[in-house]
Amino acid sequence: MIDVAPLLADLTDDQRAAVQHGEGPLLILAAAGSGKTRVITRRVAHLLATGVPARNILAITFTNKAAGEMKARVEKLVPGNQVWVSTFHSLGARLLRMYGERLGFDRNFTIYDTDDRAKVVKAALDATGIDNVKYSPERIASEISKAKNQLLTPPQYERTATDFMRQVVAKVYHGYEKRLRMANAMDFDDLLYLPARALRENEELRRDLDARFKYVLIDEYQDTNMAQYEIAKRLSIDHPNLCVVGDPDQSIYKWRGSDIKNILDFERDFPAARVITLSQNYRSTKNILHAAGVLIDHNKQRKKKPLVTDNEQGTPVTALAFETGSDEADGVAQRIKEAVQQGRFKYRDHAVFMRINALTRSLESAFVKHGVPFQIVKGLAFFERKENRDVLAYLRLLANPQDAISFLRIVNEPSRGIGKVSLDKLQSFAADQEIGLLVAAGQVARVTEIKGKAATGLRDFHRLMTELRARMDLPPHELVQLVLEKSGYETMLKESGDQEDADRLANVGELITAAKQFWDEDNSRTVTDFLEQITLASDVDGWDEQSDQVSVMTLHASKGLEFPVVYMLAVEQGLLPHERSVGNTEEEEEERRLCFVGMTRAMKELHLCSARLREKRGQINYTIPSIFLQELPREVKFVDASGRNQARSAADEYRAKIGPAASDWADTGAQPYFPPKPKTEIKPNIVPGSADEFAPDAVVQHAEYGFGKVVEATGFGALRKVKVQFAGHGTKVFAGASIPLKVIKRKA
DNA sequence: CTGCTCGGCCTTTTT
DNA sequence: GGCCGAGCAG
Repeated sequence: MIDVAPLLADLTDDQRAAVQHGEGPLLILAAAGSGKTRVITRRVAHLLATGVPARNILAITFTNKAAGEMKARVEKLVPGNQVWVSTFHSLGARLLRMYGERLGFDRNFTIYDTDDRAKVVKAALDATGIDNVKYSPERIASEISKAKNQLLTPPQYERTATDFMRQVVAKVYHGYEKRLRMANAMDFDDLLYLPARALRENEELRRDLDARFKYVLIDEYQDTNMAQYEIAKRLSIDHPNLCVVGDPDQSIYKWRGSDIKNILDFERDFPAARVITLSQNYRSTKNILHAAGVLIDHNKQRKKKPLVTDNEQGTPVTALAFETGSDEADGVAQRIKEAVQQGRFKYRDHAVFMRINALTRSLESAFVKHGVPFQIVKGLAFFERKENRDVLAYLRLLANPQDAISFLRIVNEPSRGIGKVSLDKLQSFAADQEIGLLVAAGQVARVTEIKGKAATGLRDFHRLMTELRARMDLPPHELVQLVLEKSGYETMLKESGDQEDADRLANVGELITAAKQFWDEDNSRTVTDFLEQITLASDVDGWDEQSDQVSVMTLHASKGLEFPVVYMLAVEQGLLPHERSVGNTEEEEEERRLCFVGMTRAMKELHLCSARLREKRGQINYTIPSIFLQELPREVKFVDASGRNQARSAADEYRAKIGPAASDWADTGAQPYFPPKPKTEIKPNIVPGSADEFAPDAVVQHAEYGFGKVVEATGFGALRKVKVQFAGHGTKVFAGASIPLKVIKRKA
């Protein structure tokens, strides 16, 4: 028996209570930085120590990286155990591979990513014959995704389809599912949806798994969706030892189907639940925690709760206002370099967060310029390169010959003289015969319309794949090498003489290295395992926290991490909060939580950056400081970092670029920073429907045109007219009592 | 069938 | 500013 004392020694009373809690549901409301990961890890170890068999414990984390870390920590505390620790998606994949055949699926299924999914949707959409479709495949795909997250089958969804769009989606959803099953493929949602439905409909399976996983622990519970909730619940009926950990203030994935109600209603769903609150923060300085606390307090739909820490006061949080986006990048790079040179921090102590990925570009060049080592934390980027996707498609088709998307991707890569026309014919032949495309390619002689080069090419391709399939016993990296040689892909890249192709060849070489590493870690791993790991990898999974580099990532990716020094970029209206959320209270509150998550990652220093001019889609616009900056407490230090003297030239360059093309656009007059206003601000007495609502010079926002400045406002009610100058959209006139404009800033 | 150019589109966040 | 798809020439 293992000694439990060391598992409890350095915990607070609340933490210890959570670790020691025995049977029955448990809700741990853990504030940011309250040591929840530690609590879950210890709890798993404690369960093992008190005699619970490892196979009866299931721990769910939000990323594979977190799963790996937890596994390692538990292993250290209780060596030699075999606890399942994984993400919901990996769990789903694992269950489907184990029980798939029992449920009517082939265990060698391919997991389709968002890109593949859009292609399948497009094919299904085209097949419906609905022309002049006004919905993009992506839009329909996300609607289907929502349906699956709500565990709706195509017929069930169809019954809810009252409006036109839903009717279109319902038709596509049918065909989409058919295509996925034909291709023996799963999309991300299937990995939750199918197990959830199986647990709901197959009582025998449900009972087996409930008994297998007597203790279920779920981290980041505030970001679970309905399918995940269903899985958790169905695994906790006979053995209701469900322990969930989360923080409603850190729910940031509503757009992906997460339902904050899962955590808010936990006590209703499990009336016997014990609730433990961890409110003490051990991560941040008082200044940082207070600023974050004051910000999140602006959310109306929120249970007030204290954020307390015994940590030092620390340096004030700063709001750094730069002149342009590139000044901002430069300034951040410089400041980080300085801190390292002065010996205050290491590079790896720094993180830079941003709302959207596109903002990494200017930062990248600034870091290169200043010689600051950095890594952009975006796990999949490498595997998303065309050449790597191609090679992986070969592997996917080998592992699953039914995979239509992979077939279409590589059948003519390198060129085998097979064009679109021939492929269309092959596809209709395959559909008629109800066979996969690869099998159809082997029977190309039966398709009389395909002849000449195309027919030979298809036959050769089929022969190639048959030959390669016989070598599936090879370790993944050797199989990749063989694919490259036999397919002609390597020759194609080698002989082109193009520098770009030489780079591609090098990337493919790195892919082989990655495959070898994967296999070296565990020789029993297969090609399918390799593919699955790549597809289910999250952005932080590729993060190297050992090397001394600045970490650059999105706010979403930063969840669960911590850094001594944090810079947040572009804290501006339209970016944070993002413009797509403006006007929707729920989404605005999620943006505020996102900002809160970013802020609470910081341990010692927090800097919120903004620029007065920001380039977006090749256009330069004046920005408006984020509403979140105004909501911060007074002790936040507003710093004008525009460095007039040196930044002048960059700003002037920007202005020169704005040029006559945008001369109709005037400075909004918004200041890059300002001291917070006193709460007792006198609201002007405005009659709704009157012209005063949009007084000239007010800064307003429109859902489509973005920010603008009111030029003229006259009339009342239905006769009201408001003329607005928009950045990049010229002047527009709005009329009537109800005008789709949001006032961002009234005339000073 | 291939490869090129042009134009329209987009762009939140991710498993 | 970048990507994808359509359209056209070879």
